[in-house]
Amino acid sequence: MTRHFEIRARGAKKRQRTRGSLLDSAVNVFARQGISNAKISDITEIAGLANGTFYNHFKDKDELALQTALAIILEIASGIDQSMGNIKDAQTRLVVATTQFLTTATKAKDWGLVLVDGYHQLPKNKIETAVYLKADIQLGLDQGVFDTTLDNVLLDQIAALIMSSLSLQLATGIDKNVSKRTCQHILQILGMSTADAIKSVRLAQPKLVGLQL
Amino acid sequence: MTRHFEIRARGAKKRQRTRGSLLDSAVNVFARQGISNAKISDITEIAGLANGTFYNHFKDKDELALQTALAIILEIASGIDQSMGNIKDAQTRLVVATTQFLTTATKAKDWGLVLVDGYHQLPKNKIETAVYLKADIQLGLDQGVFDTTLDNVLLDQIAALIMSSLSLQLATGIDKNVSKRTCQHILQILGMSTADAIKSVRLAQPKLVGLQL
Amino acid sequence: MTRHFEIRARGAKKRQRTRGSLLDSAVNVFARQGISNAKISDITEIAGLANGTFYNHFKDKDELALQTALAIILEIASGIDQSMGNIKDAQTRLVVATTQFLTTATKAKDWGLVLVDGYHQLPKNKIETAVYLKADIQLGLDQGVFDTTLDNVLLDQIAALIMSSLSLQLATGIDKNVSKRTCQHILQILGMSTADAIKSVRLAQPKLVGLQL
Amino acid sequence: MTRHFEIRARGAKKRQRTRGSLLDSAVNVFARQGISNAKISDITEIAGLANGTFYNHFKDKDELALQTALAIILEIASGIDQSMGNIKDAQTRLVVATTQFLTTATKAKDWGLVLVDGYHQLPKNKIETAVYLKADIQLGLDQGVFDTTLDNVLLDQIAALIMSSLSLQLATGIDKNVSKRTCQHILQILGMSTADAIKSVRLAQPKLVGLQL
DNA sequence: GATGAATGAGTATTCATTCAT
DNA sequence: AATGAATGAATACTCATTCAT
Repeated sequence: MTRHFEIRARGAKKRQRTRGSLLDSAVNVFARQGISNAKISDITEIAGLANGTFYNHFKDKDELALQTALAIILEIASGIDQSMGNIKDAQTRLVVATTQFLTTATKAKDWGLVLVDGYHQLPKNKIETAVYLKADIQLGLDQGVFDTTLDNVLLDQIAALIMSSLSLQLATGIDKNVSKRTCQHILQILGMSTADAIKSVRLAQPKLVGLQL
Repeated sequence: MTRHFEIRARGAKKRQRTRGSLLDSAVNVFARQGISNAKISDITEIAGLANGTFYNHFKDKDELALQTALAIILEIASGIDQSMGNIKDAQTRLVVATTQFLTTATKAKDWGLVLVDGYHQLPKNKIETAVYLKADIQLGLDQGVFDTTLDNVLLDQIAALIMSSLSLQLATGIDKNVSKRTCQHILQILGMSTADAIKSVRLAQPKLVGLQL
Repeated sequence: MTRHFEIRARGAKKRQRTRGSLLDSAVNVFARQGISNAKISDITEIAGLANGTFYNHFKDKDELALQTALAIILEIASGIDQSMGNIKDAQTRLVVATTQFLTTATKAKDWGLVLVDGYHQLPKNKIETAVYLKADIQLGLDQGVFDTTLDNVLLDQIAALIMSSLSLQLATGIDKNVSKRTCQHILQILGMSTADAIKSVRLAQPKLVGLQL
Repeated sequence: MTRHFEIRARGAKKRQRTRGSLLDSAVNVFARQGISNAKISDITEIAGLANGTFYNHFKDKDELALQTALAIILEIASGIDQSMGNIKDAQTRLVVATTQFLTTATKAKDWGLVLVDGYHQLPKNKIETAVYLKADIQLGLDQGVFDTTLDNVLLDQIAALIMSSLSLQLATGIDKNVSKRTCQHILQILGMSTADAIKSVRLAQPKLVGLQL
């Protein structure tokens, strides 16, 4: 089991370390059994904690699921941020961000499974992923490479494409071409021609070399 | 409460009528409480049947949810079939079918809610909706209006757009423009330019007049 | 599955044949699942009859269990009767009867399992097996070969030895020596010396040749 | 209701005390209603505990029945052990042990009822009663007072005699003569003559004075 | 007599949550 | 803060039994 969040809390107070331990266990159990089938006692047992300890940190399973998903998204988003510091054109930013999101969430399979499972229960406005999406789409509109209306309909549709791609790759295994197709579709929805979308995806690949972990 | 499936079974044997009655109740309860919160006893009570009768017809709630979703899809698909008898060009067929699906599933709100809720548990190959999708996309490729690769990735992505649109409209109310945007996005993913996609959506509207129920 | 009781009823009225069929199914199901785990529907299903048909013949499962055990005992007892027509000395009669009971109930394994399972619920006085026991013990007392008090304590103890032997052989397989030991113990309890008991068991063997089915 | 096992756990941790309380309740309910008719909720109610508490201690009713029977046997066996410290000859040991078993299990009527009811489900090798049986029979063989083969057949047959006697006395009331007959039968099966068996039983009576509780 | 759909009382079992230690 | 025994509401599911056909 990955001890990601527990390790993150090394050096912090005990409360934070216990919390991190619960998050790690939650990721593990949610991924294996699904959020709705997960029992609090499964999670505390794997965390090596007593049953009641859970309630010192979370109100109930719903809050835990939310916090878990947010913690995962935060981690992935911070990775994306680092990759994009110097990328200027919107289409490349979108391809890089989307690819990195899909790659990370597929490789850290448990994270991906939790995200897919929790997606529909997550408050839409909390999906931090959308933050970069929205900004970069606006950037593309400003740069004149996109041709669309930036609203919730659009953001929803793009999110649906990404989550569908993630779900597929979690089921059938990582497939770089699936990620490329997904990026291409997003660019097409944003108004780029098929040829331009394909070209943009291809040109962005060198920026992703570092991902080939 | 709509007695759709019970009425369908008029004239059939008692067993079929009872089954129809359970499906109608299930739609109603699933839509109001969500599939996972629905209790068997709620469903039988609304159906005016004894608790145990449920188990003469379905193994458990999962099987009921599956059968309910399939029954809904079958109904919607048969309606779509009828609308498209004489439409020849692929892009129009896609727009009409998608619009009709969205319109029906949004107007019969309970049906839509059940589909959105149950979508992820449905065996993908059983999604009859995909049947017309696949055939019509191939038609468009043959007619030279689409430019893409017809595979599961593509079908998944289109289905994701449709379900996302349905989900949004169920939450915020029917919105003809949302449906139009959805159709446009599908055509764009299939390789049409933004301009052509918009034009195709506009040209297909007259075929949908009958839907304005 | 053995169709013993159904075949017995060949030529009789339909009611009797259906009843026989239910008895055969009951033997089969009781033997496999135990009486307390057997469901009425299991029995009717195996009999090829509808659920409700059961209640045209038996009040409930208890009555069925009783009737099934009695039918088995009747069959076995009638076989024993035939074997003993011309045997005069009490100790030989007891050995022959006991051996034949054990052999038949072990070979017809389902019968044995039902008897062992139902033994404790059976009304003691209905155990027809005891009929020959009692008479033959009295005979032995009259002949001066037994030395005991003929009462319910004695009959119970002998029945316990027989059922224990049956239970053991059903679990570990038929074992002629186990049956011989059982007969020997019965004769010892009845007051015979070890040597006489062993000799009596040995001398009775020729009478049992016909059993070596 | 006897609080035997709860009292035994005085001073132990709460978990053990609760467990003892459940065992006491189980004895009470099993004795009154029979194991198969006993409801978990009856047992917890009498124990003054919540329904769910049962499942913190036992997997299901079967496990409870087993543990209850084993606990009873352990108690009785420890009483027998104490009575026999200084008895040397095998036949007396057997008579004392058997009599004490029957007396205790008949006087503590609930214990006897549970043993008779649960006897057939008990794992044979766990029947601690057999431990003293086996050792003492071997002792008698060494002392030259018994004449038999010491194997599972023999142990089963003796156990059957004892349980049959217990069952009878539970139904008709304690009867010292029934216990004596039982002991006599056991000694006869072990190869003693009727006269010697009767004498051994008589001679052992003074050792049992302490039992007249 | 046989059928088999419907009934509904009866219970086991789960598991989130509390709280005394 | 952590513990873990106790709680008890919530419900799924079984299956003997009835009865209209």
